Amino acid sequence: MSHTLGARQAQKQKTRQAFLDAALALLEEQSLSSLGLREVTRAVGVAPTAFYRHFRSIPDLGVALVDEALGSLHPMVRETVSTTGDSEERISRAVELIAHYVAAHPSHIRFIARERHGGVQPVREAIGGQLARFAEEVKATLAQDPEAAGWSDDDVLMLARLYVDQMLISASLFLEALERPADERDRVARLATRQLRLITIGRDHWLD
Amino acid sequence: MSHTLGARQAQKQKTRQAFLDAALALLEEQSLSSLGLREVTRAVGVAPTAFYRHFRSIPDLGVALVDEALGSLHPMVRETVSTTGDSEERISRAVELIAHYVAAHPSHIRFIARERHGGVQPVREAIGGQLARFAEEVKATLAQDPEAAGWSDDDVLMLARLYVDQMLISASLFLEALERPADERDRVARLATRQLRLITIGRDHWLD
DNA sequence: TGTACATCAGTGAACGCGCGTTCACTGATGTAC
DNA sequence: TGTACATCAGTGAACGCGCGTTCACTGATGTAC
Repeated sequence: MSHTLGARQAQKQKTRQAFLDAALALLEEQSLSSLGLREVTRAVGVAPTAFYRHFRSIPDLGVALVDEALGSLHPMVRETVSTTGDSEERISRAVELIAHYVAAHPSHIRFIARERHGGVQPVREAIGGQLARFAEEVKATLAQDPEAAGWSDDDVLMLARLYVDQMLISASLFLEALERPADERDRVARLATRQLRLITIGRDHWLD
Repeated sequence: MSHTLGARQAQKQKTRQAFLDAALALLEEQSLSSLGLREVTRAVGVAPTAFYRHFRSIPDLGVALVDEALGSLHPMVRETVSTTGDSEERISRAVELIAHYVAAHPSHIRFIARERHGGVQPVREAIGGQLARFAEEVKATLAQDPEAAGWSDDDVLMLARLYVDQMLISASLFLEALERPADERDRVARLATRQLRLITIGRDHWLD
């Protein structure tokens, strides 16, 4: 009656995770569309045919990576955006969230940035779907703010997309800054903060 | 003494262009890092070895494509941004420029969006360099506006980057809209216009 | 204008190599009784 | 608890194929005199 998996299931999950980890590492320096099945199995240390016990194809593995990279981010984003406090405080929390997430999971973010417009359709679509979810979540939160009184639904979504796109651009800049002196990260943080601030000022005067 | 090329040079340039065209077509459905040398020569209709008469490698060809895709855009952007007229007019001209350029050169834009964060370093760097140039050009124009009086240099560049990034995001949305009913393009244009408008409102109240 | 030689874009054969996928298999784990 | 059978994650050999790169070549174009 317990929820612990049998030894067989546990081992299978472990191998599956090893595939995801190995693929992510290999994708630091190439795109998914050039990632080889044998390349991945070699990195994991199993026979090429073992791949098919876990994934139908490389694109299929890519879609699993999208879920791993962005799935756990939804609650964090919701929490950050809905923080009570003035705009300035929300902005600095959002920038900190991005900086920390990028530092903690650089290869996941690199993968998302790379494959968002990449050459593998199902993966592009999976990322697009996740980003649309983020936009909807941000929209739902923004709609509850007093500042959004009198706004059309469409305009709130427009603003939410602006924020989400801007977050992703900043994430990508943090990523580049990771391999540079630490003060580069501060500069990125300052840039991201001022850009979010400018957008927020635009929001405050949208209905003027 | 004339500037016309000899028959040999002319033929060489023609073949080189055929390589660029064929590669761009193949890159509609894959990333540069998976594009094969033989794949390209097959599409052009020459022997595989002919490739080396024009490019050192596939990344080298990719860098040439970056120049082709973005080189001719600099004068157009400069002209559009420096148009006299009120902000609203400049915004609609900018959105029109993007819509037309994407419609006229869809595969160039797709290539840039795909490889901006792609798996081929020299190409990423070439694109990054071009985008930095766009940001500098926009910055130079913005700095001359009366609205920029009292702004720090750094803040003007911050705003310029916001505009450039936003243009690229809109270009990518126009691209997706190309394969859909025509009213989808109008929706993208309306979204892009409102986002640029909101940013511009933010600019107008930045020093409040 | 004509001739002799140089250049060089494109050829075609050859190479060794890693690829994705198939198949029948093995042996540890799971299950029914 | 013990036994007999089922499941299935991972194996290893084999396949046909396209890859990038090398090399010596051909023949049209260019140049010097």
